[in-house]
Parts: sequence; structure tokens; C-alpha cells
Amino acid sequence: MIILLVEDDTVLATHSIDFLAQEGIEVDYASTMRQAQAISEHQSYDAIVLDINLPDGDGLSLAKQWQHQRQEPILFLSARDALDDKLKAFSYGALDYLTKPFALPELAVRIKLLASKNNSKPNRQFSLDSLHVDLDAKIITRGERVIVLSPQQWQLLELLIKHYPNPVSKAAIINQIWPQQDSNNNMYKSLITRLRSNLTREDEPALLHTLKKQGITLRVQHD
Amino acid sequence: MIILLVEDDTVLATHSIDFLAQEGIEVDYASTMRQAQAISEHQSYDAIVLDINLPDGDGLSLAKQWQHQRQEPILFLSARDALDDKLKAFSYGALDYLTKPFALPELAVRIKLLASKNNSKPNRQFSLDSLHVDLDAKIITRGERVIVLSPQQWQLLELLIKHYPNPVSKAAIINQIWPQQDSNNNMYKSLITRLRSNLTREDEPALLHTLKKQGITLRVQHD
DNA sequence: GACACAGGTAACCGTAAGGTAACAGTATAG
DNA sequence: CTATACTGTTACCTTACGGTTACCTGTGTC
Repeated sequence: MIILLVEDDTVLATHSIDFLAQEGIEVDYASTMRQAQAISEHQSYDAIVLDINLPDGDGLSLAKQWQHQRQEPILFLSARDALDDKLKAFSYGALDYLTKPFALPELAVRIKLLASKNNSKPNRQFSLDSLHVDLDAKIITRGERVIVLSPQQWQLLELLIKHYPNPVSKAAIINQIWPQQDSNNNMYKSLITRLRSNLTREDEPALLHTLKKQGITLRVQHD
Repeated sequence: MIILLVEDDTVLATHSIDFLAQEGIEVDYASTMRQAQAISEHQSYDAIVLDINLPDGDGLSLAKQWQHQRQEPILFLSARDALDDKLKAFSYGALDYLTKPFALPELAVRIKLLASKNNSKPNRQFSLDSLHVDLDAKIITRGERVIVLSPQQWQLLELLIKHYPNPVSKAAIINQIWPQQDSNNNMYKSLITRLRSNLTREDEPALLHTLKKQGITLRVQHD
């Protein structure tokens, strides 16, 4: 998730950026209107956080200008609690308004709320050769064929995709799939065999390769 | 537009009701949790405004109870500015939180915002294979046949549609349908069986598939 | 060449997860 | 007040998941 923060108080800004980073929110930062316009021109965000008082103008006018150009949800920050400002902000398309001082967790929650409202994110997809995986819908196809995997095999495939194109070590796999249980080499071997056989039919190129002593990885074999 | 207001301060409540009326917002009013539950049981609203401090309990617990049963956006009112309360409120599905004292116009604006966001999807329809669902009219058809579901089954179907094409985990389903009650695996199994049998006749392709250990999902089976 | 070692395959099978049908208590409608 | 529907409960069935074992294969080392 990425947002645009426009705020001239650099202390507040850096604190906010740090905190939001911990919450998994990436921040593009501008301290003036002009800078904000420049940065944001070719970028789209999950939400925009706008201070009202800016050195080169008024966040409200920025919102007014953007309200029909940009589709991002806007949250206003302001030290002023004046009703007038709030109403004006909402009339320019703001979806939320937070009065300083505020607690950073509240800001984070409200940002997440706005972002989730307006964006239903597309599912994560992974493709390799004729293999196609929808990581959210959990649908796997190879060419026309639909592949159904057992829970363990799905877990393993997810792991491999997450690390693609790097190999995943045997130890890492065992840790992930059999946490805190005794697990032996045989269980691991069986799992690999089963996933491999489900992923490829006789006439198809192999996808699951083991690099001796290093682990296994997804790859198409070029000869 | 009609909202539900739950607030034990009768002075504030009457002022609010008057003001909102001028803004074209009709209000159902309750002063206690119990009353709120009674009034709202068979009514749906564009938004719900909940005071946190109520004579017979805590607005938060009402929200917690409702968060998976009702789909209305909730706005909290509270005299307490404590961050803890706010975060709890948001975690129970609140979409906004207003600290007393507040200006009535701001309340009105925020209510309208919530209501409009929620209603931005009028006439929600869902189709999959020969299944057709009108989510507002709550009419389900498969081919020529009209399907009637029990309340629980409808809830489950709605859930599945909301997440489509992604699966919904057993835990999520149990949380939504039997919030805070003991619920066991058997109730879950029965519900699935009943919905499945209602959705498909013998000659029709299955729509409700379970992915072991991962949940269940709506899907047409491609061969 | 023999041996060790890592990895691969196929078959076996106990079991847990899921599916179904029937029953009963309670709520609901008419 | 009766009939019907809804949902929780139980008992039993089915399946395929995954652990286990036995036996391969290839490669490197002495």
C-alpha cells in the first residue's frame, strides 16, 4: 500500500512516515503544494493525506483542483478545528478529516479504511511457462488443465513462488511445513515427488528442479 | 435516507434528530442497547450512529455483535477521546468516530458520506454459470428455478460472493455466522451441505467446492 | 569397481477432514 | 393453536492426505 503525504511540519512528517512504515504503508512525501503536484503527476496512490496549511497555499485548493482529476480518497490534517474548514474540505471531496494533534495509530487506521474502501485489489498472479497460479483464488492451471493440490503441496508451491526465482533450501521447507514436529527426510521427498507429478504431465517440460545441496526451485529448462 | 441513532443523552438526541431532519435524514431513535436491538431487528439503514456509553452496556459490544450480522456503516460518538476506544471501535468494523462535543453539520456530513459510500453499489448482481443472485432484492435463480434459502444460508452465500473468486476459510465463516457463540464443526458442516444441496440439482454442475484446509469457494468446474 | 550418499519413485494404509441423512427442539407464520 | 421451516445435534459414511517403507538411480570418492 502506498500513500501520498503532503505536510510542511517535517518533524511530524518524519514521525508519521516511520510509523506508517511499521504498519506496512509506504509513503511518498511532499512538503509543499508545488512539490506534491510534481511528485504525484505520474503516480497513483491508495490514499492521499493532505495538510491544510501549506507554505505555498492551502491544501483545500489542492483538493478542489484534484477532486475531478484524481480518484484517490483524501484525508485532511489540520491544526484548525473550525467547522468551516471541515465542511469546505468535505465539499471538495475529502473523505475524512483529522484534527491535530492526533495519535499516529488513529491516522494509520483511517488511512487503511480509506484505502480499502476504494480499492479492491486484483489478485496476485504468478506465471511460468504454461503454468498459471492465482495466489488468492488459489487456482492453478497448466495450459488448459486445472491442477488441484493438497494443502501441503499448495503450501510448498506458495513458498517456491514467494522466493522465485531463487531456490528454497530443504531446511527452510521443512521448517515451514512441519514446524516444531519431527519430520524426516522421507516426508520431504514424498512431498516433492507429489508436487512435481501434479505440476507436469509426460509431454510437458519440468518446472521443479532440485539443485543438489542447495534446495529446489521453479524454473523452465532451456537446453 | 434513514439512519439509526443510539444515544442516551436525550437533549443531544433531539437536537440531532431535528437537525438531521432539516438535512433530509430520517432517524430511528433508541436510547438503550436493548431498544436499539429491538427497533433495528427487521429494519435496515443507510448508516448507524452509536454512542459508546449507554445505560445498559457499551456501544462497542453492540458493534462487535453486529459487525458480521449487519452491513450498515457505523459511526461512533463518544465523549472519550481515548485512543484505545477508537482503535477498538475501528477493529469492530466502525467506519468513523466522532468525539463529543461536535458540530451537528459535521455529523450530518459524515453520515452522508458513509451512507453514500455504502450505497454506491446499487443493484448488486452476481452471476456464475446459470446461477443468478440479486443481492439487494435477495432473489436467487438457477436457470428457470427460483432458489429460496434460509437466513444462514443466505448469509453464507453473500459471504462467498463478496470474496469471489477467492475462497473463504472455515474460521472466517464460523466467525461471521456464529459470532461469539460456541459453534462447532458440525454446525458448519450442516450449513455447507444445506446450501450446496439448495444450489444444485442432480444434473447441474457443482458450484460450491471445498479446498481442504483452505476453505470453500464458488466456482464452476472446468474440465 | 565398490561404496556411500543424496535424491526420486511407487505402493501401502490408518486416519482425519469433510459429506450426508435423519431426528428433535425451537421459532415462525398463518 | 397448528403446521411448517430452521437449525443444532448425532451417527455414520467416504475419501484422499500424508506418513511410511522399500527399492531405485546417479554421482562422487577412495
